[in-house]
Amino acid sequence: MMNSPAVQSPPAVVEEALARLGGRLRIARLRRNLTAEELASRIGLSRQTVSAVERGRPGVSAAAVFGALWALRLLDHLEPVADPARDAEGAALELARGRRRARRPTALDDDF
Amino acid sequence: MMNSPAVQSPPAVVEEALARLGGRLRIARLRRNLTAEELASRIGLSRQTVSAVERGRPGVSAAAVFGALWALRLLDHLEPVADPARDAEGAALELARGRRRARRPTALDDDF
DNA sequence: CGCTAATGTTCATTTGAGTTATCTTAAAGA
DNA sequence: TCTTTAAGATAACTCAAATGAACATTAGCG
Repeated sequence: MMNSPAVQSPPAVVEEALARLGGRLRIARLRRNLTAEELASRIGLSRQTVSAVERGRPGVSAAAVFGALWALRLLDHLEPVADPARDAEGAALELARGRRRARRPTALDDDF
Repeated sequence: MMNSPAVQSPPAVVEEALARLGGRLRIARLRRNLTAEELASRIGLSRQTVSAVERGRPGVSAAAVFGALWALRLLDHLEPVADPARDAEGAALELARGRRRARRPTALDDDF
């Protein structure tokens, strides 16, 4: 958040993902016949923060979004997300095994 | 964020989910041989915010987490999350179709 | 239709998320 | 081993996320 362009105006794809998840959370809440205030009190947040989550506002805390998923019993949907086992691209790109830190290729000072 | 207990100290399950996702993002980054600073600049955040995301700090913005997924080309992992089609419990609980607002059972004023 | 409650919206206030900068620590590479 | 540099830690600062309160709107239900 704050004076961070990435939080103020994220890439369109990120904004869309946030909005889509928010809309789905709203649907899930209505299906369960919960008011925004009821859901908010379950999570421990205010009514308008829940509304912000459902609107997909980029600045809301991750805890608010995860908390909403939790209160709606949807938290297990996150289980496969970014799972290394499913990260095909990562596995393919993994050249050096067991790296614990990234390392810029040293300029290899070709003294020319 | 802020003086909200749900953001400061979320339920254990939520904290775990945040920490797990953060750890996985870290793995994905290292596999791609990216430094925290490189990833940060791709997202448009600072090095220490990326670190906070990877640590699973509950207060980080949803945009930061989603941005990290996006920069690592993992954003599509979120697609099935909270999908109404997969929300079995929601479908089962859905009594009124097409509700746009939740409704408390009216007090039914039993005037006694 | 008409009442009621759920949601939207605005405002002032508080506080912590995110920033840059600096120093320290430790892992990777030559 | 020795150098380089990624990453952890801290500090001071800025500003918006989250809050409660108050009011306007609108969808559900009797």
